[in-house]
Amino acid sequence: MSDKTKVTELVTALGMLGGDHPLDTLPVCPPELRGVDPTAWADLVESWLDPTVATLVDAAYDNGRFFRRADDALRNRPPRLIEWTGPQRSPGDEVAPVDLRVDHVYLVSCKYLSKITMNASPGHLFERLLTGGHGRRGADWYQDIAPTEWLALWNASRSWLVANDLATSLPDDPSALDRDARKALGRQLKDGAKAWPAELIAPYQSLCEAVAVRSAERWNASLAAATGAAEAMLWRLLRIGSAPYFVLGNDAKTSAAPLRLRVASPWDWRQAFRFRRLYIEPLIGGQPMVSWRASYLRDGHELEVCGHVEIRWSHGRFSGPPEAKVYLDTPFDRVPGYFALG
DNA sequence: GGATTTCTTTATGCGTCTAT
DNA sequence: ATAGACGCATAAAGAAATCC
Repeated sequence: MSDKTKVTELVTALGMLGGDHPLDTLPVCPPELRGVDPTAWADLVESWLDPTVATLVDAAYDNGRFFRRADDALRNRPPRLIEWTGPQRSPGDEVAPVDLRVDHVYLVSCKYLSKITMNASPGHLFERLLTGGHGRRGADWYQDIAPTEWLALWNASRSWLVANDLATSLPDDPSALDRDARKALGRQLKDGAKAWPAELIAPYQSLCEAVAVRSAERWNASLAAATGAAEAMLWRLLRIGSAPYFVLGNDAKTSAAPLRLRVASPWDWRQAFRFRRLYIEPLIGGQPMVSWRASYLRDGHELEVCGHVEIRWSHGRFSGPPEAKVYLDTPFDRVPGYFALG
């Protein structure tokens, strides 16, 4: 866990507790704040003195104070208990990345809400529909879903590498290579500044299209297999979980207004919206992509929320299995189930 | 010999960064 | 803005060691 993350989370908690700005007071860990051992506290105090995190500290403190005052949150009641989940990642199947829990009930995520909502293995997304936690390993998705195109690209890559004296002999299946050799492949398959050598652009394009089309098919098929799966899928794509939670974000980069949201539970969601349909379509581009778009009703009007998935080798070409990055393209203030905290 | 625990490796997850 | 490379943490898988 980076110091920045820790500073953001814990200073937000200090803001909720209603004390003065941390830089103006003696650095004593308040008794209401739990889960912070003395070492972590000492590290924190040291980190927040760093001038490069000054804006972060201010933003986090303001978010905490805002949460304390907000009508939908603490309404000026002093918290009795703020539990910091700490650096541990929670095991199992959790939708919300909760960093703080206030008075046993208010779940708060301090990470700023990214456009990337999930980063799962393709099998986890397209077949298990983001349920069941991560971890179950599948085969290489490209190889699984587009074996012909994948093999054609590998064979072309192999020939190109040998022809350019970058390799002497390569196996029929790159997974037979060890880790270092596979990492080297990723670097070698770049022809200078170009993304791919000219000879390999066409086979790579074929792979992209095949993966996009068939991933969308597979996703649709998985959704069709169970009734109600599409609505549940949308909730997962929006990081809507069984319990409502709060997001207190500070987008330090763009210095935009702080993002303070209440994320609904499925029950809340159905009070305000009515799910209509989830559309999944392949998206052709420079990499395999699949778009998703959901229509829903609010006060009788039909509205849409949309995003896309990028399937890619995040760890180098032919180096490890690809992953699926889920993007939310609708701005946060127009996402059904994300309510501005007032 | 098989069960159980501990250690090591790696796929997965969660981003951020950079070139174009 | 987009494509895609990079970095790092961690849960789970697999291997090795140890116990009964």
